[in-house]
Amino acid sequence: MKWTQTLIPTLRDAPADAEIVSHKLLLRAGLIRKLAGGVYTFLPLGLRALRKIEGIIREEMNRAGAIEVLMPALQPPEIWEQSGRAETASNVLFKVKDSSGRQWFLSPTAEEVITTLAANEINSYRQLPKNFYQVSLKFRDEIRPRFGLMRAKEFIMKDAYSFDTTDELAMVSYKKMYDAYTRIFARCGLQAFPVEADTGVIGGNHSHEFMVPAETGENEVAFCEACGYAANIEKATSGIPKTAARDLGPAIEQFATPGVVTIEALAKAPYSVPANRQIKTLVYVADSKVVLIAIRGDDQLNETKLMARTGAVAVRPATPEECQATLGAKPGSLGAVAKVPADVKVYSDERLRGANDMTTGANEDGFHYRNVSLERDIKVTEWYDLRTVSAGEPCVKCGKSLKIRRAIEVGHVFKLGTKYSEKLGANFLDETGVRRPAVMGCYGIGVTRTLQAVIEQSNDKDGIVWPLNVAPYQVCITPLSVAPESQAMQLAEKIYAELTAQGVDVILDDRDDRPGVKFKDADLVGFPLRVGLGEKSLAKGEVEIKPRNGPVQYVKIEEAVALVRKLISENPAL
RNA sequence: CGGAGCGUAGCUCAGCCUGGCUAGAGCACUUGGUUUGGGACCAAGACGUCGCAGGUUCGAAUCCUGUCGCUCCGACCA
Repeated sequence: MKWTQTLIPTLRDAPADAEIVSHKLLLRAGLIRKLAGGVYTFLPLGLRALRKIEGIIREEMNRAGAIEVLMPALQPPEIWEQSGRAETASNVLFKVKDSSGRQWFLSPTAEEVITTLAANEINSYRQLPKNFYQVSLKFRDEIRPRFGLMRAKEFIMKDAYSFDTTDELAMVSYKKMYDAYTRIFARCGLQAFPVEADTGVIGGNHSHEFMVPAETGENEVAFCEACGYAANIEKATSGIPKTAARDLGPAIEQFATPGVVTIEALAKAPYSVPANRQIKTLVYVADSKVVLIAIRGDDQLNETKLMARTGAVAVRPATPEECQATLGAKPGSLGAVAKVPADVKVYSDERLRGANDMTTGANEDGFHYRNVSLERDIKVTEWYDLRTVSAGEPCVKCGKSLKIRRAIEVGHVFKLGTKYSEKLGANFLDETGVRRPAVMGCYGIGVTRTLQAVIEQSNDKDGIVWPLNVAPYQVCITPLSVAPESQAMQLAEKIYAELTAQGVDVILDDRDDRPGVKFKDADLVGFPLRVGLGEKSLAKGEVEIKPRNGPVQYVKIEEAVALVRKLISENPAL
């Protein structure tokens, strides 16, 4: 490709609405343009990089035995009603109506469609296993799109769905995808690592997310460098000890705490009850039922765990009015000891199991109880792990100190079980003639997000530093004179033709611009190799070859093409 | 949806508080010339319904009201 024939609108300044470095570089390097919030056009360069990533994904999915299909973006609500997700995924579903008033959903994912397909087309164990995948535009009614392609209203996703006859075989399919993902991200030049994950609205019981470490990521990951344990903070547990039990003291005692409504205030004189001897009582509304949550005063509730443990689809803190109505007191004086209505469940964090000599609210404004024993004084409905882990806590597996860092989620693998196959009738007859639901798994990669994650992870002060495998062009040839009769241009054309003929992705910067402009743009766009052709080196019979992230090498003119090919082949591509 | 901020040339922004003459700068763009190894220089030029609508006023980019859009924080997140 000749630079002047395509469109690479580089910008000296980043548009003011770009916040993080990858978003700025996407815009500055001329890869994308915004049409509306969370809606972008891919320009030629951005599309080429995107196609490279898609190509790697297709190769690895095919290698893993998956088969490609293409499912509709426009989906009828009925199948979502059938799966039950019309309700549970309602807040992310993009809903549209056609001119006859019929409602449609724009696909955020395709479990319903593929399971419907499987229900119709797969009848026998002889047809299994199957793993269908597609690469397609997905839609989400994002409340707040942000960071360019990271969180957009429409985006490209690779989604795959496996069908197996048994749980064990479903785990084999899962492992294949897990391994494929590891290869895909490695080939994209990404430092992505798998972490244990919550399954969320999609359901299922076994799940990993593939995370790219980045300060700008929207996820937090707890991990142990010693043993390799890693989990999304929504799922992570630690080996932190339970609250120390003391000699069972006297009966509970109410005492006045006028104006004290925070853990911190109660920890100060004259009360001086340390946070770790307090019970924090939270009132939540889980699927429109009020529940109480007891966790230690120095812990934080993990709402994802609350949903996962209780099976609730939506949870929110109760309003002060709801607290008053349920317990007769306002937040700050709440507790689970007394005056708890019989139909209100009390979930207590495991860390409090066996604790006594605790202090908690008395459900009477301005009063607390002391000498509280969880076992003796609180009617706990269920004990769950509900707290959020913090950095420095002992690893649940090896006891070493956990660390926490932010990360971008680029992929997610789930074992789904039979949730969808049962609801949508994806059954098959097994060897013995018994009708059984297929055991499913689903596997997503945010393709456009992956593209941005590559840039977020691979850049410097001058611009993008593309990994060779996903660069829009592998090589940029930069003649410093573009006059047709000049040696630089003639040689540039020759090298360009030879590399192109040998299947190298190459762009020739034939713009009649000053060298500085061309160098700056080449660095900004981030081509892995730049071949420089200028008078100085040509006079010595040399051309210069400059890796984006390394020092210039000078090479004899006739050896230039060979060196470029050698540098490209040395890339550890799989 | 709650909180905050911003909408002036393709991009970055000034002007607004304290209303006034023809609405500005840098970059980018066009033409000519000089340049030519890391975002050149000189000259000339083109580019604006000052987000939109209403109001106040002799007069509105500037003040008021409404509205739309965008960004950030929060809530939310297959």
